[in-house]
Formats: sequence, C-alpha cells, structure tokens
Amino acid sequence: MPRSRSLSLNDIATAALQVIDGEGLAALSMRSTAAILGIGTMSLYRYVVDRDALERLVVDHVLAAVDTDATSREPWDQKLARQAECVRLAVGAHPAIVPLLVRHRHTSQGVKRFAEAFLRTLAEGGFNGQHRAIALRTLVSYLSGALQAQHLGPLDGPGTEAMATLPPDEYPLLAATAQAAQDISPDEEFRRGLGIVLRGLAHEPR
Amino acid sequence: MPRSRSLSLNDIATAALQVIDGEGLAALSMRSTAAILGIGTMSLYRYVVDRDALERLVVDHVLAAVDTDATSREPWDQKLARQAECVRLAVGAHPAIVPLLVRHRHTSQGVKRFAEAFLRTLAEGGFNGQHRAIALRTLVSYLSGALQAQHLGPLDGPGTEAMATLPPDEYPLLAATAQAAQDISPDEEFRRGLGIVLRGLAHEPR
DNA sequence: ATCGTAGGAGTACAGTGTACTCTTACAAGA
DNA sequence: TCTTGTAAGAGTACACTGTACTCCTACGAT
Repeated sequence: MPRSRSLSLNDIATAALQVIDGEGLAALSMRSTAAILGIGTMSLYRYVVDRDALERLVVDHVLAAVDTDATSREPWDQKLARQAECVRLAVGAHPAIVPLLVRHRHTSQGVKRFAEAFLRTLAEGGFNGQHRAIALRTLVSYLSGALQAQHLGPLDGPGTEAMATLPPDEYPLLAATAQAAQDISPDEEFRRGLGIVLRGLAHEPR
Repeated sequence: MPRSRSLSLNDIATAALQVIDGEGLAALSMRSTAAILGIGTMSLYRYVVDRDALERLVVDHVLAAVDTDATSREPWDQKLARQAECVRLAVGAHPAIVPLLVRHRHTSQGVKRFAEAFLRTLAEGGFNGQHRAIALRTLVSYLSGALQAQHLGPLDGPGTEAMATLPPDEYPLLAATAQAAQDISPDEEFRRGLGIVLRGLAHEPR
C-alpha cells in the first residue's frame, strides 16, 4: 500500500564498501554511508536495524564473490586448496573488511556457504563426525589468521620490514627469520602455510 | 626536578584490564580507565600517548604471563605444543582481550617474545631460513585464528549451538558437523587442531 | 479523491578520543 | 630556607560516533 523502497540492500552494501575501500574501515559510519547514498542518516535505519547489520551486509556482499560449486574431479586436498584460494581472492579484493569478516563470521550467510563447501570436500576426503568438525575449524582458523596477518598486519606498524631490523641481540632468530621472510610473496606464504595444514590433515585419522 | 609519577605503567594496565574483565572490551575507554585509577581523564595521557598505547599496555601485561624459557628435552613438536598451550593459557585468563591481541600483534613486546621462543624450538626441529619463516607464520596464524574462534566466537550470535539447528536442507553438512562438534571441548579442539598443524610441519621440508 | 502505511529527514543525546589551557606539587639550586 | 623550572594532573571544549524519537511526505489500494 505505501510507497516502494528506492534502494536495494545491494545498493547499501556497495555504498558502505565504497566508503571502506576509499577511506578505510575506520571511516565507515552510518553517516558516511548514508551520504554516499544521498539519503539522510536515519533513513538508513529503514534498511538496516543496526550498524552491525550494515557490516553484515558488507561481509555477505564481498563473500558472495566466492565460488562454491566445486564439482571438479581433483583430489580432496587440491580442491580444498583451490577453495581456500577462492576465499582469499574474494577478500583480497577488499582487504580492509577483514576485521568485519572476523567479527561476523558466525552470523554471515556467506561464511556458512563456503563452510558448507569446505565440508563437502572434506567429506569427499573421507572425513566424518568429529574428525570433520576439527578439520573444518582448523582450516577456518588458519584461513582467518592468515588473512588477518596478511591484510591488517602491515597496517599497524611497519610490519615485517621493521622486524628484520630488530636488535639481533635481543631477538636473534626473529630478526634473521624476518629477513628470510622478506623474499616470500604473500601468495607464496599463504599457499605454503595452507599446504602445511593440508598435509597435516592428510595424515589425520578420519 | 619536578614531581615524581604516582602511577606505574603496570597500575595503568591493571586498571584497564579491570575494566575489560568486568564490563567487557567495549567498556574500555580513556575515561573508564582513568576513573578506576582515580585520576582525571586527560591525566592518563601523561602515561600513554594514545588509546592505542593503552591497549598495547594491556596486551603486553597479559602476555607477560606466558612462560618462554623452554629448556626441556622434549622433541620439538611436543615443545611447540606446550608453548602454544602456554599462550592460550595466558590469553584464556582474559579472553576479552583477543581483539586487542590481534590488533597489536606487530607492535607488542610480548608477541615478539613468544615468537622468538617459537623460533628457537623450530630451530631445534631443524627448520631454517624460509622454511622456518613459513612455519612460524603458519603456527601464529592458526594460533591467532583459533584463539579468536574460541573466545570471541560465542560472543556474537549463539555460536555453534545455533549452527547445529540450521535448516539441514540448506546446510546439511554444516548442521551435522556442528552437532558432532558439540561434544568437543574447547581444550580438545585446540589441541587437536594444533596437532594437525604440527603434523603438517613434521612432514615439511626444512 | 481519500486514507493508511511506510519511507525519509531532522533534531537531540549520550558516549567516544583528544587538543589545549590551566593549576599545582615537587625536587634541585641558590 | 626560599626560589624556580618542570612535569603531573584537572578541566573545558570540539568533532565525531550510533541511534531514539518525532515529524513530514509520497504513494498504492480503496
């Protein structure tokens, strides 16, 4: 009976993402998002009940890009690797959302979608019951930790480069290791770390 | 020449931690911390330049509890497991700080301390150069991800219990797996996840 | 043409971090 | 013992946040 909505949830998520990508996650606010949409601040509350809901919208919008239909015939571990890369790729397009991803991973539709996909592949690999549960959590924990290390790591503080110049008498190994790590690209670091986890899974009872 | 400080950095960290433990991380503010210390809000800035610095103080204070002298004669993987448990224990005493831990892991003294300890053990295990770097990062990524999953996971949303009651037609595996996961204690989950990573490391070239 | 419903705008308030400006306490030098 | 320089600490003020609450207004069904 009343007037129809002029904005879609997708519009809103896109606007919020525009703020985040352009001015950083800290700049995300109800006001800044509403401004981009060309509506009043409070009008935004007609679409989302909360700031939290707005953030959830952003997370799901980004995660919508992960491809979850894995119908290929690869071995399970290769398939898992590809699926994880897929998540990394989607998140890598908007690195600043990583903290949001972490905060809303239990309430996000997108997270559930790719968790289900992971589980499907684990099931193919013969994982069942508790073993499958542990495998998923371990995988997700690594994924989440690695994404953070990579994307929000360099932000606060100079990151690895600074570690390489630490006082070697106090942190001898840390300094040396950071030096060695400088030649490793983020891609390679992620892939090899994931490889370690997957190799661990391969030797796991199931 | 001038008057001497009436508060130590330890006092400040303790006060902030008291706020966090008592009223949650969200309640941490310059005002609330200063109130506990019995000083004016701005007086706090005589001790810390920033809110960030205050948070760093808290992180280091909590991480000071991790025991880093691992002079035992266990095999390297068992020692790593014990060291990781040590971190988990220290953080577990103040679960609400996990987000702070993540945000400041590059600038925190405490993080560097136990990273160095990890590296020492990895070196004992024969890891060198890039292999050691990758091993450390993978370990830390898992550790960070797992701590978050455990401590701030249940906070937003009902967590795993809710997942177990998901629509099984939409997320069949997720629902089933969540059900299986309910019998796993956080302790066991962490230990087994860590075991997977360590087993992966054991099969890694070095 | 009318009316009810919901969309959108505006104001206001409590809370945040912190810049800036005081006043005040104190240890060293005379 | 008195003076003085310096830093400790208090207070005010401002820009910013999320959002409760109230108003006006556009529009689809009758």
